[in-house]
Amino acid sequence: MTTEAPISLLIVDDHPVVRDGLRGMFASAPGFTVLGEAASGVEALERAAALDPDVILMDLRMPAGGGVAAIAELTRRRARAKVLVLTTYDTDSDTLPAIEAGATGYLLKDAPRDELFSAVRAAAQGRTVLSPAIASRLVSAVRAPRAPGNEPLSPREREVLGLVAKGTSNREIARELFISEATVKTHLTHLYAKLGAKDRAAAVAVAYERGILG
Amino acid sequence: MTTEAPISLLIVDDHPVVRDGLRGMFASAPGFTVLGEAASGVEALERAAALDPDVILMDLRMPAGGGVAAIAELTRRRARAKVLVLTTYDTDSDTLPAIEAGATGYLLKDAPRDELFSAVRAAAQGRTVLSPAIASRLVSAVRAPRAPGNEPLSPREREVLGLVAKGTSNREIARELFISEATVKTHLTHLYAKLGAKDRAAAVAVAYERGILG
DNA sequence: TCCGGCATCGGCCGATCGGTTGATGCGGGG
DNA sequence: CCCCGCATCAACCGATCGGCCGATGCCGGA
Repeated sequence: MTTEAPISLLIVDDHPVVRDGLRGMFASAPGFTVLGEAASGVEALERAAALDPDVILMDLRMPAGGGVAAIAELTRRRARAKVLVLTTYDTDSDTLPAIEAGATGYLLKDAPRDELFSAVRAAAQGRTVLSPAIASRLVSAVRAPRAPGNEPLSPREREVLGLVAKGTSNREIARELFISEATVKTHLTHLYAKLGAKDRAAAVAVAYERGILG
Repeated sequence: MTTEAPISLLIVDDHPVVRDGLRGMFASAPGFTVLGEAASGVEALERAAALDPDVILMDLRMPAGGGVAAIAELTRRRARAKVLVLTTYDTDSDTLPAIEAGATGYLLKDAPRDELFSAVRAAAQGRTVLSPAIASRLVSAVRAPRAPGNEPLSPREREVLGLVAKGTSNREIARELFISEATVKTHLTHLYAKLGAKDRAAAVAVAYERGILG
């Protein structure tokens, strides 16, 4: 447990407040050095190349240059830096893409300081760190080996989805299709899982992306 | 008020039950003759050409051949028949399109018999008949002379919409954008109006249709 | 024959949504 | 200077949603 060379960091977040908070947090803790900051994915790539940090703390969901794309690019470049995703919500739809892209860990911003520190140390060593919520999501994703979204929808599910896209409520869909509201909800639950969507709005979006609708 | 020649009808609905119900209703009432039925928009066009009815009772939302398209085609052909839309819900997103396409009236299926009869008589004379709910919607649509959907979204509204399409909840959007949940709801209400959408799912669908998303 | 997908249904619950009303401040165009 | 669009916020409420449990029946492939 002796103090070795400090772990060098690059902080990537579009919110200055968050960047300052992280910088301060790591500045006051021993064993870390914040090399620099970036406010977007593209900027992160530049800074990473220039500063060569051990660990990159990266937010997803940034206006200019998505975090996932940046991670993928770092992986492609075989960058030495380990990427630790630091996001706000476990509901983030980019969770799986980020990990697929090569993120070493995935933490929620509300994680306690110590957890964050140990996560960074773990990431520096190449070990994977996941928030409990993320972890449980991952296992279920792994348990279903299919690509999380390529599962085909059943005819009935497509029918329900089409009505959803028109703004039809569950009750209306039920009457429209001569089935009960419970059945509509069942179809919805199933197609949420198949599409990897969190709610009806996201389901519609995914459906359009995949060409199922429109 | 003397009984003239009976009003001839064509019934268009994909549900046999509904067709039977309407047929029986008009068969037992004096002054009406049901010439035939159709189960889709395309079939309606054929039958209308062959039977030359005075009034067409048309459901929207049919699997094969949408009702709105059929109405538009009848209008284009300068068909003699008046189209009376008979739909199930006033929330139907096709309300305005149907009227624009040339529908003479728009009734809800739960209208009382007598209201239906007088509506058909009115339609036969070319008079417009609207359900109260539809009527109120129309005035608000007219009050806003712009095309009901071409209103551009403000930058903030697009931002909110983008997050909605990712399945983000209002509360999450609020934190993400550093605003209150109330403000998020305000933006949503506004963009629903601008897009002519009933809820977030429909808003996402419209946005994809218009190329605002995707 | 048994398993799995599909479609159907029920009940319960907390969380979320959408509508309503009303208000403030800012900036630009008439 | 006033009006309007935009962005911000509040409080309330009923309706709706989504998750969770479980259950039945049909059919087709292994």
